[in-house]
Amino acid sequence: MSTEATVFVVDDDDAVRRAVDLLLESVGLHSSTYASAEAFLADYDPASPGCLVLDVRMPGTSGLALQEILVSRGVEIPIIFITGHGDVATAVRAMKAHAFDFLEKPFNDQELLDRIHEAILHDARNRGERASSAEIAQRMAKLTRREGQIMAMIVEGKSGKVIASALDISEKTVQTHRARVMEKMRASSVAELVRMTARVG
Amino acid sequence: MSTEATVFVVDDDDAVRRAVDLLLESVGLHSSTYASAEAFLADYDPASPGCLVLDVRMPGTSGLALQEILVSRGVEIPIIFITGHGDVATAVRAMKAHAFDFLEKPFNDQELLDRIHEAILHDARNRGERASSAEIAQRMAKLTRREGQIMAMIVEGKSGKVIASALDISEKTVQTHRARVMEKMRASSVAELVRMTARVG
DNA sequence: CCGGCCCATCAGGAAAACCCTGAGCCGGCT
DNA sequence: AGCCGGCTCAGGGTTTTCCTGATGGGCCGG
Repeated sequence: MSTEATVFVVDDDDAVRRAVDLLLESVGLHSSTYASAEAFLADYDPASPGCLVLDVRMPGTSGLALQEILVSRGVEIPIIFITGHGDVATAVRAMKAHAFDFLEKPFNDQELLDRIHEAILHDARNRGERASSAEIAQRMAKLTRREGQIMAMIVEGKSGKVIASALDISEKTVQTHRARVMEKMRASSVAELVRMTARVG
Repeated sequence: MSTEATVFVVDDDDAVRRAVDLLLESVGLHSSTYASAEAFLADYDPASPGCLVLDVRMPGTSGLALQEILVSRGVEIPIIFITGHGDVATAVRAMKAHAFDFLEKPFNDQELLDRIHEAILHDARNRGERASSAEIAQRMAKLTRREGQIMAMIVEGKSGKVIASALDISEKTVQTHRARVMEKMRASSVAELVRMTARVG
């Protein structure tokens, strides 16, 4: 890991925050606690790896609302909900919105820890994938218009000749662009290029 | 659609079965009802498109257990759970096992219908994807060992020359196999071949 | 045992695609 | 004007692919 994982705990109940915090410390997990969704949002950097332990019902912004905000911002940190008086509809809604888990208080300490560890692992993998996707997207962004067009046609399987006539330019020109594309994308073969574009869309 | 979608309803409660059945008929949806998981399993053909409306608690095999059975068999029919006395833990468990939805009785008729329509659509898409994947897998299965090896190396971006030296055979032979691979896979370009293998793994 | 079939192997020659180098043109920016 | 980035193109050599044809070995049914 480049950075240590952090378990963010958001709950308006002091006692719960402290209990979870202690639990996390006892197994050597790094944690940050917040008494409200607002406090969390003000402090949270989506770049930091880890997971979020979140109370469903809170004054102000609710846990569910916070989840929505994070989802809408494209933040994919795994969320483990904890709730005192959970109802089925809420749990289902949270899970459909890609919550990582949804636990009722009082929860078993070990179970929570297990889920947290799973969530952290899941986040690490996900971050890895997104990092490489982002790098590919960055390379793509550096392509000129023409290069982008031609790359698209290359990954469609069209050959230089076909591309040339389609764009009504010389085959030589296509080859020049093609070479630039391969260089900028750092692809050593068409196959690699196809896989790259598949990963980003 | 090649075949009409069927809504399978599994509930031990006669009244519920009848009510849902009527509801489905009222909007012209094809349905099959069962009083138990066993009865459903005995009759169900995974090839038939549609979705499953399933009661959680039933004598004999429970809804959750049926879900497990289906998942373990690789059956991906969307499951909409309905339950009278649902608890959060059960709902979460069902959702984590990829239930399509989880509704509590008494449910709103329109809501159930909406979910059913979504589920049917989801199933149709999923079936489409799996059908094409299956066809690709079938073509792959018809490749000889050598052809399979060479295809793998082609999609890795290796050229004929590299493959030849790696397998310690003539480049000409590689080209022969390569041509056979493209023909058997019905791929007109390496790019297409790469995408095919990406879809199946 | 033999003929047929599939698989893997290879060759020669033609065609297509690719790589490297060099270079002209144009529009925008300084 | 001068410079730079993007688009265009050519020559020439190398590499790869395509098409046709062919050999030998294993396997199976007649």
